[in-house]
Amino acid sequence: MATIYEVAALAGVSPATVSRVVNGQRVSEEKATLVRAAAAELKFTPNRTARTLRRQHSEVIALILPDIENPYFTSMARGVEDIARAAGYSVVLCNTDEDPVREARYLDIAISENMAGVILAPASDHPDLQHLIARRRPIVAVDRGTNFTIDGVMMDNRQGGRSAAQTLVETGYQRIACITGPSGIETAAERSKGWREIVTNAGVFERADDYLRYSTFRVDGGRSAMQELLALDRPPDAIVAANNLMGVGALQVLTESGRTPPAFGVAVVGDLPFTTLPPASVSIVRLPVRQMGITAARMLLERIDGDIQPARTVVLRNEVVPAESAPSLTA
Amino acid sequence: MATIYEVAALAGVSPATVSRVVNGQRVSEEKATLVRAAAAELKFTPNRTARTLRRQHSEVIALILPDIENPYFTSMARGVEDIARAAGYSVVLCNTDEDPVREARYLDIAISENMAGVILAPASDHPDLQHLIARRRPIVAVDRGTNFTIDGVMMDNRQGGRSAAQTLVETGYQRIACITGPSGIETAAERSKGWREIVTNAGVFERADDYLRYSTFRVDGGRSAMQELLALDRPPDAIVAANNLMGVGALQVLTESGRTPPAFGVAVVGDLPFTTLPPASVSIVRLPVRQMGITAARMLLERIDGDIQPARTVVLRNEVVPAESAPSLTA
DNA sequence: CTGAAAGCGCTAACAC
DNA sequence: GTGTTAGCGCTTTCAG
Repeated sequence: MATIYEVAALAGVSPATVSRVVNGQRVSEEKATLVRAAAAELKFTPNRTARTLRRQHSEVIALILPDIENPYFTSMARGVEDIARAAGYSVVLCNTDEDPVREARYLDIAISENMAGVILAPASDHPDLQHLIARRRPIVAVDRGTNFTIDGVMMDNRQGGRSAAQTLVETGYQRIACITGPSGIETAAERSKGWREIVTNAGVFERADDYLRYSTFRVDGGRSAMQELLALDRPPDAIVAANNLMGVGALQVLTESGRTPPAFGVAVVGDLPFTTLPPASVSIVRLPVRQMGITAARMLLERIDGDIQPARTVVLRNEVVPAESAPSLTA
Repeated sequence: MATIYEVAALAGVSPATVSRVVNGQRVSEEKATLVRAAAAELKFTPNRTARTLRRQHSEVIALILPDIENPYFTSMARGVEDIARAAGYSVVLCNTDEDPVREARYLDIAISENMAGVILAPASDHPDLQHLIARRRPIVAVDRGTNFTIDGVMMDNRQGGRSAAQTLVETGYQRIACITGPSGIETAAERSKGWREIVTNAGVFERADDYLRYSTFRVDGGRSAMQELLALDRPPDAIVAANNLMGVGALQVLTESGRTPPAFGVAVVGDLPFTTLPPASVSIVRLPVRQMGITAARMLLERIDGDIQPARTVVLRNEVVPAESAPSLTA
């Protein structure tokens, strides 16, 4: 494992000169050529650990996510990666499984590996950010807010819930239920609030909360909530699913019980991953999640480059794609 | 950012003693207590970069994947993570996007960050492993083989292709096509070979290769291949999709053209992620991908611990879940 | 433009 | 059981 000392010896220059060549600083063309030849011959790869120890930060960014299996987050990861890579940074993905303990561990690793910064989709609203902040490591929160005043990029979740419910109302459904995520998670709470605004204000039906279910943000959660709702005395005739995976779960249960859309109305906040549904049978509130990753990465890079303006929060707008075919409800 | 020197000073011991306490070596209970108190007070977090530089390897494992958005790979990642974490290692995910250049870059990073080892799902059959091997860093290949003699864990892909085709033959379909991945990728080639064995030997129909399409391992690939096949003079009446995403693409096209299973037979090698299909309308060859991750992680950890036996390859068996309802083909 | 030398924080001999 | 010390490989003043 060649070091700059060996390269220097072979090239007949000092280690400092090798370092300068490697880092693109001004060196006479003559010596630079010598160094490059020697480096190639020895298959020299700079040791980033040493560089990081010396410079006090690495060129890697941690992207800490609650659920690596959810395409929502992997799509975000692509956005982050594209920007980071263009700026010479590598991205490593860390999966917390919605567990604050695992999250705290990855946060610690980010510090102790001297990573350049972290982008965090928090597992709770009070992540363990003390250490990171005390050490002035750049952080940006994505998707969900925190109790700290740090940079963030979010969706307009309330609006997402409203839009989803609205298309269902306009189509003429009567009892529009809502399945949302854990009540402790901001995105879940906001989306269901948006839904409630619409169904309440539109006077579509009373006692909206009988038709609201909190569950996990996963397929299983959507399934069990949907099953509960269908077992009601007066079951709903439409549903707002607060995220993609719950939408999948709800659709599975509906399909299994023979109630496919548009006979039963379905609107999902978030894109349906890998759907094989007939086109436009389900209303989708598109969440610009890749853009969220891009924006977060840009903000983080600015901080890494020394930007010290006050914390900012960016809210991204979403776009509704309503189901095409209205059901024949009045038939 | 406290160092062991500051902790040592506060505790009134030497830096070496602090290091010993941190690393769980034998130290008198008395001094250990002092050290722990001082460490807590200073919020000491050991600097892994320095440790890595000194020890010549870190406690992180790189998992390098061709497509982070494919649930097949994220599911594998969960398996790796579970094992690695239990052994005190962290896993970082790297996305190559099937690009050998990006793959080579991550491989280099694994070296220059002194990572403990790498698990690689290669983007081609000749990944750039020279450096890693020369430096004797543990590697295990997953999912796809390489030209190098290194540890590996694979699926029985040929068998997977056979099983998928077989269930379709048994159900009575006449012209069973196959959509597979890039011809340069082992898993793609093997699965289509399995399909060919069955359709040829069973004498189901001649000129099988007219019904074989190579494409990308993604949804788009499945879509365009399916479209081509349907445009044939004598279109197929059933399809084997060589991976999950292509299966989704094929199903999308079939749905859009009104040919839903089981009227049109579909068998997929791999699980359908987040499907909302009617249960058991499609035959699935289950690939034990999480188990693959687990096995790979175990092998890697053995190597990291100094195991030097010759390279091993493990082949995992898969399981067929046939579609339940046979179509009324003779009607 | 180039070289010498110090030191990032930690661990592992080696003494005591 | 504990302290002293010498690096791990690199970058970066500081001289020249």
